Amino acid sequence: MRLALFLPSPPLLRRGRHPLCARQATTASAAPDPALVIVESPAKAATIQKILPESRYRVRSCVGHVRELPGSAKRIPAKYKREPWAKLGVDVADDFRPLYVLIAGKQTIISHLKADLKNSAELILATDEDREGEAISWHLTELLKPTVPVRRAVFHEITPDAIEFAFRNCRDIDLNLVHAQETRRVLDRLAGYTMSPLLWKKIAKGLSAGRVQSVAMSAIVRRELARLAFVPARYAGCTARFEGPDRPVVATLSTVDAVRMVRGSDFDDHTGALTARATAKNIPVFDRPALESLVAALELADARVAAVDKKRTTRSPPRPLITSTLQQECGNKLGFGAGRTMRVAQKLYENGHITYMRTDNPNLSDQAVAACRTCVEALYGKKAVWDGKGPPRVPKPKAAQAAHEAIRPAGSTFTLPEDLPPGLERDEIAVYSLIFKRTLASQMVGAKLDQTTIKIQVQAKGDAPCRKVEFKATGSVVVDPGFLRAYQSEDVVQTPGAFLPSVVEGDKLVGSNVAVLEHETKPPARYNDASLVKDLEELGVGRPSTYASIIEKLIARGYVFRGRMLGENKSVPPRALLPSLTAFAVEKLLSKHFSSFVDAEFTAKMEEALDEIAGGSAERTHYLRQYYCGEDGLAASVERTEKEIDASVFRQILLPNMPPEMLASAAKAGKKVDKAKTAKARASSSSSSGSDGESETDWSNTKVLVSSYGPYVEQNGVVVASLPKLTLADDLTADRLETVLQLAQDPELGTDPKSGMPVLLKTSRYGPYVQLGRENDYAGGTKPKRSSLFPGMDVGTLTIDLALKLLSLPRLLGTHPKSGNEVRAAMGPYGPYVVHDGTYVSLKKDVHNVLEISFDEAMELISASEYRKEVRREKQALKKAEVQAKKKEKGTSSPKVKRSAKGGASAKRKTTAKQKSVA
DNA sequence: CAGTGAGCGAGCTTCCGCTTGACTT
Repeated sequence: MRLALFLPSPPLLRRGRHPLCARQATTASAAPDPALVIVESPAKAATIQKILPESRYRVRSCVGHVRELPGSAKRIPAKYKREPWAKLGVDVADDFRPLYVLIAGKQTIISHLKADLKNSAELILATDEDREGEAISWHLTELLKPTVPVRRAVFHEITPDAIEFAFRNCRDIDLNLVHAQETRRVLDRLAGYTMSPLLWKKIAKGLSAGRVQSVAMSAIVRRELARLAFVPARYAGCTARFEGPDRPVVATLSTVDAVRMVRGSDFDDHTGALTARATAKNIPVFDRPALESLVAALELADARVAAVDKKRTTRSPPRPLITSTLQQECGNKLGFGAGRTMRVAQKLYENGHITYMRTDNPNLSDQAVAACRTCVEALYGKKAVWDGKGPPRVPKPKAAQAAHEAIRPAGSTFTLPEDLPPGLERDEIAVYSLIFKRTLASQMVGAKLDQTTIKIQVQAKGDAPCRKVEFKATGSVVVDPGFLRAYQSEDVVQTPGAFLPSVVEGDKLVGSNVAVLEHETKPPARYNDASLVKDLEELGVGRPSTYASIIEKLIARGYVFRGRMLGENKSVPPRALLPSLTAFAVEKLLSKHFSSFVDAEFTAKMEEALDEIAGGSAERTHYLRQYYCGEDGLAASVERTEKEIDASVFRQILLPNMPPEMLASAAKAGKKVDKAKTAKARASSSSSSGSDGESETDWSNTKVLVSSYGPYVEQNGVVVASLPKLTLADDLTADRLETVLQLAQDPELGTDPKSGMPVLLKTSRYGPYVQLGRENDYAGGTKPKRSSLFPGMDVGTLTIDLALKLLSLPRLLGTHPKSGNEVRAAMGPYGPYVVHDGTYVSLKKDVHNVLEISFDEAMELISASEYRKEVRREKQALKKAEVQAKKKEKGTSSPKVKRSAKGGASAKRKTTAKQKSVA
């Protein structure tokens, strides 16, 4: 079996001055078995194979990890099923020995690699140079059981030189590094699989906790708590317009009698009062009328320029992108979620447009720096290139393992965004352009700006409450845009502040048009994908490959909602991340009894311990034992807590915006209730809630709790109403709860004139819905007709007319003139749609109304969609035929072996199978 | 991918990190 004999010369060999190829040329006649090189990513394998002649190096990929701890009961091998530790997948008693199983679906990959190894002269493991990569190499040797020499090679750049260097400097697998990875893996398993069952018992089934996800969940919950505790402060400010010699300027009132005006940061977030520091400085707080009377007493027509200050500032160029910053930039500039960013980047990577997109190393390779400087020079001139010594290298982040370089355009010359080959999607071009510009910017000179501040003094009239005030106007002029030319939009380069009037100290100005404005301090913003990833990265929690999936996991577990999921509710931005009530309950339990789960410090300390294990100065069993075993270990703590804590206490939701009597009675639970006080509190709350007083709820006997089936309201221990899963913290005010309770008591909206049956408004865990008639209005077995309210519809303002329209869904619009089949409009899980014969067309918000859409409009949408479908089908058929024709051509004209990993491997497998059968 | 609106109960759920796939709007 000497396949190599028939291989055509790879292009590099023909060009070949490179040593890798030279050696190949001299030994070609001997044609020894090639080496099997295994990397993690198929795309990377294909790129490397283009450099290495297949006759000497067969480059294959293992597609990530290959073995895992069994995730669920059905993944445990029968042999171990009855072991007490089988579900954990770690035998704690036997030095935390992990039970590894093949990852589901990786069987074919492994068998292909085994077949390739059979006629390979050696095995070169070239997985990433980090903990996980080292572990993958070790698992591969365990699975493949090679009998040929095994070498470990690492390269950080895919160039002939870098690969040759790596192959000349091979080493053995670093077992200490593998131990560090295994420790990380086992710890995460012990943490997650010990804590989650406690949550099932105490809060709700199916919940989860983990070293990473619980930190992320807690951050989102704590941000919401900070918002609920936030007390806004109000203060007034003012602007005036001054006529300069060449142009006017709008300036802001900055000082009153030399004391500066108050700012938002002078107020305490929790009390809304001035901070002690601001109070000490005697900073005045004006309300609107006070400030209005003050400015009325100013001699605005007689203003004077008190100072003109110019300051030169330099803005440094940004760092090249890494996974976290790419996700932030695409989030902030393009509005993408972390998942969408990564899907687009993956495509760009697979098609060879960018380097690897999962990295924590902000440094560029030498090849990249050279390419980048050439490109900057060509586009912006030599002066724009970074003028320091060498490239602006940046220290890698604390937790970084730096197996890859920064994310940048691929290759030794950068492709301009406008020179990308046709056929890329709009998202891909947008993300590529962003990466291209940011990479260029990172190698350019800083931007120089002149910031000018004009101070304008105005005297007060004799009877005024002050003597004199100062107004201030600031503007920036870009002196040298530097990197801004590559990485900022035009409007930033041309700052409007450039247009300050040309005045000097002492000039007289005439002011007018005073505007007094009211300001209100804003609570901290909710997280979105970008800001959460930013914080997680700074905390060193999670890895580039997991940032996007952490958010998805929190959503899948019901801990977090996206603002978008709430529908038309305008008060919440669509990209905001909001905690569910369950998240509040879990956060309370974890932070009270297992603070290491919500504390990012834990991961930081773990990383230190892992570094020691990797360095050989610490031992893995010892570390795991002190984490899990003993009196203070996790196992005993969880067991103890399970016995000690009362589930109903932790399932109850208590937030600062809820009725005060509810909070008070919870605080007193277990103690004697002071009846007089409770009564007083009740009286005060009903007057403050502004309700008519007829339907007073005894909040001291009312509780909001969460369960496996969603949140609900309980009174005197009896369930009186269920709340939608999408209930937010904001929904738990007295007024909102009152509406829910009233609805549960009296759900009748009106009567359906057609059937005479009552129309009921009810709530389930899926949210509010309307129902036609009661169960006993229908003959045995038939369920009442039901329809969900649309997301964001307000229960309080729902009318009988709208309810009837909702009940008309799914609505029959007519029959298709060609097929004779029905055309219907309805609301589905993904929004409103029209459908005919399995062709679904989503309706656009604000354009179509599913309750009103006509047959003609629906037909237009459906016909267009069916036409597009047809065109696509034809295109695909054409493509398929083309590919098949090419294959045929190749097969007959030359004995070329396909270079892709899949094709090569399957060809190989066939031959080995034949050999086996002969033997 | 195109609505759900409980209540038998046994068995299951769950972690983090590495990689892509096969489908569309």
